[in-house]
Amino acid sequence: MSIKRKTKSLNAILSVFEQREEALSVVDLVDEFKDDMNKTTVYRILERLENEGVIHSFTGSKGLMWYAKCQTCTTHHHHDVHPHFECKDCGKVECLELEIEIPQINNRHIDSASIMLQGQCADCIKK
Amino acid sequence: MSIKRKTKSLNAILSVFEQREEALSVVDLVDEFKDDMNKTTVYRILERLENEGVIHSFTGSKGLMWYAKCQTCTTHHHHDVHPHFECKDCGKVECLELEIEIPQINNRHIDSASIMLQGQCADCIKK
DNA sequence: AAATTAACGCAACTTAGTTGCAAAAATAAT
DNA sequence: ATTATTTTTGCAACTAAGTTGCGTTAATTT
Ligand SMILES: [Mn+2]
Ligand SMILES: [Mn+2]
Ligand SMILES: [Zn+2]
Ligand SMILES: [Zn+2]
Repeated sequence: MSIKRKTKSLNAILSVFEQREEALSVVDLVDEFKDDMNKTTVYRILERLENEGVIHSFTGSKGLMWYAKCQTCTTHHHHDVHPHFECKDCGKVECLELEIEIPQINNRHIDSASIMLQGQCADCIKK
Repeated sequence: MSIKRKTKSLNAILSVFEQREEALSVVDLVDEFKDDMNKTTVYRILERLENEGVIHSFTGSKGLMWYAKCQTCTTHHHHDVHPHFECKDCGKVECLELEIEIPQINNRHIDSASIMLQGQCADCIKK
């Protein structure tokens, strides 16, 4: 299902992604908008935005769903197989616009990879 | 909490890991032993085995917990930061004893990585 | 055999995510 | 501008994974 109408709710969520560079967990988004919209709505808007190639999703280290803005994706053509970074101190999650070469393993046919790097972000190193 | 007693239940779960090379999801284990032990027991035994360095855990692509036998780990000294492989066709998950060099990113301090490769396993390619 | 400790079962709970359906809002048709 | 159609939303109920508290059982010590 694609986006038929750009509603107030959709624009609210969209603007969050446009204003900050980091990824957002669905849990945080549901919480952030808990006074404005139902959690089902949040899930459905994220689904629509992903189908449109506006945002992409991935699974964080604790198994939660995360979303982040896409850079060069279009409808049904996601090409963001980039690694992600998670700060162990502040919990921040970021997309890494960085090519990691996926090794080909004996006898297997590998076509994608989810790579999550963990450590300290720039801000947290200083502290 | 470490292992104080090697019970029947613990040995049953342990032997599963010793008999097959692949990783196992907790969901599958709970199901496999549903007639023999409570799911809480399964979770707790896995926790103990992990603390002992007998098995290690990781999060699969759907956010589920997976466990696999450790190769060279000891109590509180896990060094299995290896990538994992998930077959999109049959669902099999395997540890890859393979070094992937973790890139150092500008300003960040990266100390670990979860890498999940996806594709077709050797068996499923043939079909 | 009695006391202590570790492991287990069970039920109840939490949290993330999903589904069905009716109501509301937006768009299109008349 | 009404009316009809379609899309979006809220709500409540549900599923599934994982956790917690507590009383009971089982293993180990004394
Ligand atoms: Mn990303
Ligand atoms: Mn492994
Ligand atoms: Zn940080
Ligand atoms: Zn396979």
